[in-house]
Amino acid sequence: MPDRTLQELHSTAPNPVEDLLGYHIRRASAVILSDLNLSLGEIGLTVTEATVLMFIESRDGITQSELGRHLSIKRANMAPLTANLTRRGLVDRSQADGRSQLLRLTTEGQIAARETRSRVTQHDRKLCSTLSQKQRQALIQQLETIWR
Amino acid sequence: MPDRTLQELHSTAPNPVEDLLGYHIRRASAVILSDLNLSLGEIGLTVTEATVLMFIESRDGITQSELGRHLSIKRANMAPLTANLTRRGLVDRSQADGRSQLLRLTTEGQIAARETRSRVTQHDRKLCSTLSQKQRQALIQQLETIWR
DNA sequence: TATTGTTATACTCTATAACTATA
DNA sequence: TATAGTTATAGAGTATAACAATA
Repeated sequence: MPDRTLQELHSTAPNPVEDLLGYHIRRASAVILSDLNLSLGEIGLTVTEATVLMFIESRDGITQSELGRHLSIKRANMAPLTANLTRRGLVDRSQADGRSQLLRLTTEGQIAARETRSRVTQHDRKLCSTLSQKQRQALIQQLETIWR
Repeated sequence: MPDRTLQELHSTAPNPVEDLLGYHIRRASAVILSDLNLSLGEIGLTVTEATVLMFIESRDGITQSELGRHLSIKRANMAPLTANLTRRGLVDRSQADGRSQLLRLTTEGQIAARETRSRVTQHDRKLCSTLSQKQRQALIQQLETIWR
């Protein structure tokens, strides 16, 4: 029998976090965020801004708070986000009623959104390159049950 | 045939990020981080601090920079982290040579590390509750290929 | 020369509280 | 009363640059 410590007999992990699913999700998320921010940084966007842009693209006229609810971004953090995109000429805001803001992409915003989608899908394709379509779907479904 | 827009014919997703693996990993990571920070906050630790504590526990006398390399935490960010844990009496630092710091848990740190491990493993068990052991291993392996 | 540790600093994302205005 | 939006502020995590001391 090989020379092993008691701890090693109880765990196959070379370190105390290797066996934790949460740890690997966190690490994967960090790498993904970093990589994608590198690509999106070339067009002056963060991942968060890109997600917002893509969402508005597909839901023209969505309100700010509704968008925030979909992405779990709080009102207080949503405000400067859209204000910034508006200031940069990518998003157009108009009143729905006295409270709500309708969000739409400007022409420039539409161009940015297309480029964004291209970069994001390319990045995600690389991410899934080692997975079969079936594996990918299963993986997404498992992750979705975690956060939803 | 049901009334569907062109976009819906091309994508089964109700929103433009639903189909992205990276999106779901990010969302899952955020929820995990938030939940675990809630539990660890009760004993005055963040997830990052807890990870560091657990790592030192299993690698008594590891150097600060080595620890940083394992967790991908930069030197510049490692310094205040360990300084803080030392100040709070959980970690003990001693010179290895003129440069390196050997990190060890104090008695108080060992107690905290045990409690930390208990809370972290409990959290992770809940996370994996819907998965079989085989699914869990496969999931971890897939995530590991992404970040490593 | 490369490595270790430290400090200063900036940026992103997130969280809460307080406020105005509107439904 | 509940909702929408805003502002201010704080905290956690990460990134770079610059520096001193040591291998």
